Amino acid sequence: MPHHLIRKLEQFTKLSRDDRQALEAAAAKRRSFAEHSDIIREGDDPAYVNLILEGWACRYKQLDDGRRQILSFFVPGDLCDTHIYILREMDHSIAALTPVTLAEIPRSILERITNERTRVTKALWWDTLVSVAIQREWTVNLGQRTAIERLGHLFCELFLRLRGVGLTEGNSCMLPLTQVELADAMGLSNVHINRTLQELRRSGLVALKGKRLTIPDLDALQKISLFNPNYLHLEHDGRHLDADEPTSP
Amino acid sequence: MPHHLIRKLEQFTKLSRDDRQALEAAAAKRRSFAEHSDIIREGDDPAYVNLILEGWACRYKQLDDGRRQILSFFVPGDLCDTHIYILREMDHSIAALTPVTLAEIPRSILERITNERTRVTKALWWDTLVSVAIQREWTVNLGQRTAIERLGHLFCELFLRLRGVGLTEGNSCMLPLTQVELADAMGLSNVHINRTLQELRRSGLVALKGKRLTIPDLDALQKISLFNPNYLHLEHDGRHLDADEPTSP
DNA sequence: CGCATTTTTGATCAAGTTCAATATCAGTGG
DNA sequence: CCACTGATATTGAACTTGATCAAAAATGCG
Repeated sequence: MPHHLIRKLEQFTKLSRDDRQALEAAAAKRRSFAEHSDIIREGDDPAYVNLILEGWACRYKQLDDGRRQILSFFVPGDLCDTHIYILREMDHSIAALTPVTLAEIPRSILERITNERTRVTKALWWDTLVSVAIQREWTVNLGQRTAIERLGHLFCELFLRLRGVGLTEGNSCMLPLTQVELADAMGLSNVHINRTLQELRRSGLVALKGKRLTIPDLDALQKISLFNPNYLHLEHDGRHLDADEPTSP
Repeated sequence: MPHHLIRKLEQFTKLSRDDRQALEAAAAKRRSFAEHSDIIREGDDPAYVNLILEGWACRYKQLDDGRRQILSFFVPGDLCDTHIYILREMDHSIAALTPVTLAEIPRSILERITNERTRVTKALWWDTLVSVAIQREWTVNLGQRTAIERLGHLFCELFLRLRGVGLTEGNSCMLPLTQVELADAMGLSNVHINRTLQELRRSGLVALKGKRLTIPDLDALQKISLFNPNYLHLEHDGRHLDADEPTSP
């Protein structure tokens, strides 16, 4: 059932049947959350590693005076911080943006995997490093890019990430975000997001209706957003090898 | 010689003599960089994990049209991505802001440590998680805070991080950054950084001259910056235990 | 259909940018 | 010790991007 995660990890390296089964087993304990509910809150003790199976979630931080920054979006296949349980308490919150099903992976199982499965461990490391790279790219986004570039960049990123887990159809994908949520993620006002979206639509770079995003010309959108996909680290040799053959140590 | 790193890690958990010696040994291979030179560039193959021993460095990303975002500052004791060698190529650059001495830790040694030294491994994980939390906080900073809050927040963070490695004197510390560098880090123009600094000085919240930052009233600065130190995860029990006693498994 | 949420529009305002000039400072060589 | 140089910091004025406020229109859903 955690096939999105498996599919994502196999962009980095092929996994063996055993590897995949270990991941399946790790994701046995399921939990569901309603739209807009908090999955974990700032200050809570992080007991499990959450793996999003279905739905979208976000990491966010709320300032004392109410301002809110969305720090990242989670889509199916995303792990919320592989080693979070080392920390005493959460420094941010995670909320469901749509109805969410996730797996709570206990620390013990994750530690067993890291002890026994080199290939999975390395793939999880890759996934962690990519998440951090995404966080850095958001910093660039907020620090340097204009509203249009920002939004275009986000759309490119989400589209490629969803494609990596098999959740795109041709040049379109789901985008179950309100303009307020986009605003909180991009550090802009919802009014300005609205106007920026109109501009993107008018120029034919994106179509967006009914929670579905279509990008007619991804190259064009990448260009105007100064989007360089290198931070997603999708170029790897290992993914073409067959992990069931006894080739690797 | 990597005493800053050791001191930092011991905020999280006490290390044994052996642990410390292993870290000393890992940092054997030294290298120096001139002010303003690149330590590693976007596109390079990351062969080593760099540990800053002396001087300040920064991670940055340059857009095609020249805009530059500084993504993080490195101070003595900071590791530049503990597992970076898993990636094929760097998605950002690292540059020396002052003359820098660093240790190039080879992958093999780091892997040995993670296999043999549970306590160090956990402490390194803690350090990694804190770095990521800092990156998230920068995202909040750029997305939500005003110029004054941003700058105040950065000063609070740097001061606490430097105090954690023993590089503060009373309520002051070095701050070898130009206003252009501050601007590139905060997503503001250098002109506005200049004016914001003046405002911070005028209100007596910081003194800044000759590369030295003084914060007369840290609480006050924290308050106006909406600074909550929880993301640095400094509250831990383990740091009071004696790691040379055979207490932990 | 009716209500709540989300999107859209218009008008005004403010934070921060840009450009360009001037002042200051830290080294450097004489 | 001083003059010279390049880098850094400071100032002023005009300008722009995006924020804010408030209202209206559209959408979605029970």
